[in-house]
Amino acid sequence: MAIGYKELKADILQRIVQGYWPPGSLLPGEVELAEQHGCARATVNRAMRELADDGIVERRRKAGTRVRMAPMRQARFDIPIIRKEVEAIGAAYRYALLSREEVTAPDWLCGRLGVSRGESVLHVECMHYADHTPYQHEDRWIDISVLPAARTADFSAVGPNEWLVAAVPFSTVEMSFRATAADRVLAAHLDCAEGAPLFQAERSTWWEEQAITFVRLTYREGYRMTTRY
Amino acid sequence: MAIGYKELKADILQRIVQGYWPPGSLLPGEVELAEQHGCARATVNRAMRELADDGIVERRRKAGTRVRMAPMRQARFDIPIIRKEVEAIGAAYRYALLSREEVTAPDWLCGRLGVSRGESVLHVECMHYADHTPYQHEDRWIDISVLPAARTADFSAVGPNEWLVAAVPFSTVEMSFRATAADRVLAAHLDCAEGAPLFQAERSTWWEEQAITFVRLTYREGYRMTTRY
DNA sequence: CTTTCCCTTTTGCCTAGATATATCCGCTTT
DNA sequence: AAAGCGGATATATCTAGGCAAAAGGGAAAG
Repeated sequence: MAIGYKELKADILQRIVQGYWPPGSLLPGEVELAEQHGCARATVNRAMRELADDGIVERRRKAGTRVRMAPMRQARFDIPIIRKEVEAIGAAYRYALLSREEVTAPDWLCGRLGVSRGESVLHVECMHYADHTPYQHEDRWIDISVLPAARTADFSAVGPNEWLVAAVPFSTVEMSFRATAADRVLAAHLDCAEGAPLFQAERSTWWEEQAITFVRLTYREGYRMTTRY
Repeated sequence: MAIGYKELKADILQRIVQGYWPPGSLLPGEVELAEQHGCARATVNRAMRELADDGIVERRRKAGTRVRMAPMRQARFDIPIIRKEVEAIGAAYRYALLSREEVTAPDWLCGRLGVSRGESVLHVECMHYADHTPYQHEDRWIDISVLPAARTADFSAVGPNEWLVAAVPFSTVEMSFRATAADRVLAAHLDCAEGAPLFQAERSTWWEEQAITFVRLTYREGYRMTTRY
């Protein structure tokens, strides 16, 4: 009679899916479910907690557990390491540094990163290729005052992305995606027509309230970001 | 001396972040950590499991727990209910049905949904507005043979999205994002120039191996999808 | 009728101990 | 040298019981 939390979770999910417990309805309490299934309450708790994490149900002390009305399903994307992504499609990864210069932060960047005007930042531009065809253009800005080590880093062999991952293991991130038109520079780098629609990701990274870096990643024409759940 | 799993998780994360346990290094075993912190092994397990779920560490039986080399960061998006998203920015939500017709599935759709050629599908086009400015164009295809109820559904008041959420509780979903250029039709609906770069989301939904619906959502020019973690 | 306060329910979290499972690693065999 | 076999070990999960904390629902007070 006793079952594991995975089976229990699947059981409950099945019943929700099949309409036995319709959206908005109240599920039995943990004690009752534990008795019904002949297992410990902790096991039920684990199953229910995961269902809550998955956004299937909603739990509140005293109020109990109920099926979510609007399954505001969350999509989980793995932000891939570019090298891995390229190698996954069976292509050879190649990296090239385009430019690297220390400049005063442009105005638009100050707003994004929260650095003060006139601050000096490191601007790095590079390209990522899959089998010599352009795959992604990387336009990165690093706050040197927060991360002085970047000044001495050499980005000619290792991309700033991988360098930063090693130097700054964890942080707060804001990421956004949009469509943009290729300007003359991007068109040249990504080998597409000027004005072509391109998929673009922007990411700001903070470390304890301190902005570290802002990066704009522009993908080759026709790129798709896909997820399944 | 005893602490909760949240504090413990934060403690460990802090030490990883500060370089005490660099990427790739092996963490102490659960028993040892439990002794050090004066708590039960289950508490350590919970903390470590969540760190693993967050992609910070990697755990393997017998091999132990080690800090991930390349933190394959996951971004979690809430796929928003369009109505909520519009209302969240303080605008009035408005919906309009553009067309609704039963047609034989075009070839490109057969591949996407896995329906056989010549099958009849329901094609619905509609628009979502925020304060009378175009917000999103919805181009939806529904397999009638799987979901015959759709044939009698009236989409003039309630959008197919909300109708489907109520009719089909849960399912498998594949979702992808890309940039596209506005064609004549989209340009007219979204009030932008032909050729303008537009952010587009495509979603296929299955129910127990049966394809139900495919939808292409095209956002207004300049739309950004943002997440923070 | 409304507001405040308390009781009870339900989930959240913890302990201590035990079994199950995967798998690394060294030893033996071929 | 390659392949196979076990033992040892670290994580995965379960049990049974208990205390903590949030919050619904009413009773009591105004």
